[in-house]
Amino acid sequence: MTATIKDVAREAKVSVASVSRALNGGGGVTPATAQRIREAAARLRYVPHSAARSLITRRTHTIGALLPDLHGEFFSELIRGIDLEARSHGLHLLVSSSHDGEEDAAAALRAMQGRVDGVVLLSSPHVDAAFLKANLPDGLPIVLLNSDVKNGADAVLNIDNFAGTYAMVRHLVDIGHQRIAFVGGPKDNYDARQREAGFRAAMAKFLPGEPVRVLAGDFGESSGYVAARELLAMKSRPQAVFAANDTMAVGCLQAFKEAGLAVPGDIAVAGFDDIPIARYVTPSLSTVRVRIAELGKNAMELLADLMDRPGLSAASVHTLGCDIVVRESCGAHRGGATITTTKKIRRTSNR
Amino acid sequence: MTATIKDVAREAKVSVASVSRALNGGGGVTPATAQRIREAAARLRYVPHSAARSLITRRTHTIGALLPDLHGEFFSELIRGIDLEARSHGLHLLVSSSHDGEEDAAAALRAMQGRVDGVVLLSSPHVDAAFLKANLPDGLPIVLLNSDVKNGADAVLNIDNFAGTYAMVRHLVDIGHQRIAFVGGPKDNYDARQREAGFRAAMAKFLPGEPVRVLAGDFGESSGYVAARELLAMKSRPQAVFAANDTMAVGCLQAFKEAGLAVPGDIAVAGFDDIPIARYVTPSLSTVRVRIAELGKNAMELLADLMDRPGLSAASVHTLGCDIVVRESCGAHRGGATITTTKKIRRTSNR
DNA sequence: TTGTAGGCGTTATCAC
DNA sequence: GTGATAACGCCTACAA
Repeated sequence: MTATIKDVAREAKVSVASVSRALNGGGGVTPATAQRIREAAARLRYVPHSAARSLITRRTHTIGALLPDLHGEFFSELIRGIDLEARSHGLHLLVSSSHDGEEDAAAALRAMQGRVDGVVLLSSPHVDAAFLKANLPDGLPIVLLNSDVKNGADAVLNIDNFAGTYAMVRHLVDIGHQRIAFVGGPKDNYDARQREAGFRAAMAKFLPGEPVRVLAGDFGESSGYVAARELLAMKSRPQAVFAANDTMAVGCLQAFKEAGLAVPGDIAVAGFDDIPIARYVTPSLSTVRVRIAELGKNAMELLADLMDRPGLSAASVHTLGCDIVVRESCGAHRGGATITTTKKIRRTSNR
Repeated sequence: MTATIKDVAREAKVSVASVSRALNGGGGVTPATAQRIREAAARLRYVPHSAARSLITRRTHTIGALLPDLHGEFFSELIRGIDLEARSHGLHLLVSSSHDGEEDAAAALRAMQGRVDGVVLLSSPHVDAAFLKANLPDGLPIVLLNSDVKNGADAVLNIDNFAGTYAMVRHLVDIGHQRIAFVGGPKDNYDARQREAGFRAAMAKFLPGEPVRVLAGDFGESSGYVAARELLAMKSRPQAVFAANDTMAVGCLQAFKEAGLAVPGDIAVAGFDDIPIARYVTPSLSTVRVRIAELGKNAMELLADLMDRPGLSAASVHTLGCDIVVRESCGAHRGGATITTTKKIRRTSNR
């Protein structure tokens, strides 16, 4: 049987109140008795029963992470960033991942009710203001990741997709490309929309006269392949293709290889995300890197902040900059990888 | 304020005892009153306070996953497998990842004390029988993953590294290779040792006269590169290299490419793990695939089983088979990827 | 400084 | 079938 506070009290010949005070550091105990109590606790390997404690303190010292059905690097790096930061705050991490439909995510969010002091939520298309209002217990601190929810109530932290795409277009223009095509992502995907918006803005800025070529894609490798085939069929073939994610860029590379086109000699290719494969394809892929672990860390910092000041309005929007990673696939490359950061974290609070 | 069981009792005009009975399905309540109670609960959006409940039931309905400092696919797929299965058992998942030293992992394990009903622990070199005995609360069900702990007390689930390597060697022999070299992993790594053992066993079995060439590696890409350089310097160059993981195999490919050797024409290369990159390198890499999500799922099933029967001896050893994935890097390949499963899950109980 | 006692929200054990 | 009521382990006024 594991020891309770009563056992420690008996062992140290004091009351349970003193044990509680001594162990929780509140003061009001003689150094000598505090010492005796700590020794007794150690001897008995006493660990406070967390359920009993949180029944009265109303705190679980646990935060929840709710994620859609993700695979690979993004998932692991995000959890890693959140977990590390949570631990440094003395918080545990309850993970609920692989949520697909809206009902599924809603159930998971409700199931966290009472088990967590705060939530980090990575958005899926169906997560909107109404969804949150319906399924989030009032007053539970939450940080929304990668979301376009603007309910004027919650803290939102986003990847700076816009600035990342914008900077990559600028790079392509700098090294001499003009006819630049863009392969977009799913219409209901927030990242995809932001990236396309960044592309259009950059084109308008740097190449005002140039027609804007945007092809459809769905973030899958084969959709990149298909888009590249379409490009090949154009009368005036683009000098560069910028895919809204690396996976599609890899599909483009494949299509160009099959068509006998040299990359970057005949056509340049760029991606977004810097997935591990980007380094290994031939030619290595220039891309926009997202520092995912840092995203998780920042989200957790934000959440810890919210948890510290209950009642304060959480409404705020934060943005995490990206890095431009220059490799071989765009030309003008001289060995290794050149990395440029678009900007530091940017904060747009609306308090 | 959120509603408690008392509020529901008042609303339904019954006692709290009846509310508890009605909502927990135990019976002993008239269908009519049960219905009335459920309606009252729904009206008040009543959610039982989990801390209060687990204070008396001694169950948290949460399991913990303790993982070393991992990156990438392995981490995410494992969590995914565990989470999905846990959810289907109505269990929450508390994740504690990125543990480095022994003290770090020990602290994390102790911190889970009282917050979880069971633990899935992915082994690191320092996790042994003594470590578990010192940091694991007695009686807490645990499943050890990827571990050579044989304390005759705990359930252990391992990847069948031995059979995987063995089968790959058989494949290499089948397609005509004889002088096969092996690049090993870190000496203190369980997987690495098992894989090397499988290699030696297979060589002894299939090519009894052949000298066994084993080179040192550390699972890093550059160690594969270095090993490949050593191979190139040998008087009688091997016909095939089998690296203990894909990362090193990629390093080998790089070295051979630089040396102007054709793969698989001049030399065959095989890896282990089937990391995503394996498909994308040129030539695509033949390897041994580990179904990681399935590993997580099986671990969780095992754990749920243990949690259901308290007191029963948990001691058992389970093994999950691997798949041989034949791509281009070994020769004798005809498009696509051929996949062969070494075996189904194998169970060696010592009850 | 220290001890006593009430209560957090739930389930379980009794009576009725 | 239903309702009091005693735990569960802890924290925290309030008394001493």
